[in-house]
Amino acid sequence: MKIWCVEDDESIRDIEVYTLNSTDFEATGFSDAAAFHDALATDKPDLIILDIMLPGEDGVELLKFLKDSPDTCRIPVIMATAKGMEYDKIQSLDLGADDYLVKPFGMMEMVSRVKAVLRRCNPTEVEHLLKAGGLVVNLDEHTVTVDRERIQLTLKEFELLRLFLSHPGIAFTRDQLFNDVWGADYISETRTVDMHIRTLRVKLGDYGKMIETVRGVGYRLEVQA
Amino acid sequence: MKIWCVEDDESIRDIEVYTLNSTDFEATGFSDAAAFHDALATDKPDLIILDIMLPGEDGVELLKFLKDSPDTCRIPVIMATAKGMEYDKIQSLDLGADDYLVKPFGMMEMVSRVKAVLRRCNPTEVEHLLKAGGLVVNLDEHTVTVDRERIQLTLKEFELLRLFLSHPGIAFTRDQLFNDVWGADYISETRTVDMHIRTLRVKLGDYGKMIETVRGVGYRLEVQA
DNA sequence: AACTTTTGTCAAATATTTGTAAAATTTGCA
DNA sequence: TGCAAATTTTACAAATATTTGACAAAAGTT
Repeated sequence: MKIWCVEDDESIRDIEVYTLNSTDFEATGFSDAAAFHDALATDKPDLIILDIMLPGEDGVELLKFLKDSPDTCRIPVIMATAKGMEYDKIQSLDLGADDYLVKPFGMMEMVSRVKAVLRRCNPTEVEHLLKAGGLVVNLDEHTVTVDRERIQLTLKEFELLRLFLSHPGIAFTRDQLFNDVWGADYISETRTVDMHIRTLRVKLGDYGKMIETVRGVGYRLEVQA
Repeated sequence: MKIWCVEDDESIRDIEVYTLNSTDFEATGFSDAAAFHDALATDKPDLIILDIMLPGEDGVELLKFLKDSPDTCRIPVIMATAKGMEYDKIQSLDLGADDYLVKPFGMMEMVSRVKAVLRRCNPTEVEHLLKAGGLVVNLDEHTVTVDRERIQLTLKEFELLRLFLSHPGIAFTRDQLFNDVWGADYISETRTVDMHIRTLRVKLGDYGKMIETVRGVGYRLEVQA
């Protein structure tokens, strides 16, 4: 896990990087926004610890920049602030910072928060899995297993199942299903969606029953059996 | 959004509840773990603010309890701690608390953190629920529960109930009902609407009595205080 | 009380929606 | 290009929901 620390105070920066490196992270320090921007052009970290007070470009500016770009807006950011800055603290939280540290903070606390934020923001980073009972969809491998048994799904079937599993319990209209999976407007009066639901149900065996039909509406994945 | 505050200090608890309620949340305060457990038996909040130091059962215990049960482990928890408790603070973070507040904390900060955690934990949309007593209509799931028991409604019944629940106490003429649910003018002298009202009443069991007939006009959902 | 109007109830008739199978078409790939 | 798999379409069967009209029951009127 790559962590970048943007902090102008060299001694703080060094101890942050040192601590993180000795805790199985790959930490890199940056003394100002410019150096940080340079690095960002060629690489992306998994988390950023950002001092709110920086020479040149302000930390809040930088946060805004990160959250505005679709490339970087998903990278979690922990803001480091000086004491007695409640207003700025709130401002940065509302700008999309994921947590913050009030200086002076202990290294134990920093590591805890880094871990907590990573856990929170990348719950699937470990493995991109969607589960429901004995049903497991592995998004990385693009595979599906039913009770540890690998089954073969076609693309549409896979995408349908993914959609259902990432919104368990939610009822989708055929329209929505078509929009999400096919990416087009559902106009035709054909049984296309129903057809794929059917093949999916068959391939899922007993778990096929989890896909309930909501008469007059569409389909829903019923969780909890 | 329901928020439950578990805090033994009455003045702190009151101001928390007051602030949250005046910020469009539905906050409820609990002075100890026992009262909280009682409430949890019949309802579930969307977020919990939990004091780490409680009389009787400890806040950390309570957090552990919440995170151990599949029913409650997804409810985000913000821990409130006294100053100078770094060790416990870290412990609670690692137990799965989603954030924490160090006393004394400002109400502005509390609201900011509550919002931030809710944003983080409910990235999708808020659940769209319509409620009246033990009657719950979940628009996303397209489901209806009566005293936590799922019941099966047909489309027309569902739409009728939705219409009533979103305008509690309002009397609708058959004309209006037909317009809203069927999307057409009600001309015929048939018993169509009455028929659906009947089946709905039957399926709702005791709650069926909530649908009152307004003689000469139509129907109304009577809500109890 | 007798009458009128409105609402409740029921089962049959009708209409709609979904499941299924097979055929037609498209797509990806060797 | 030609084949095989995937996808879409068509047609029909099955399941389910909705409507209807006749009549009973209840509520209001005179």
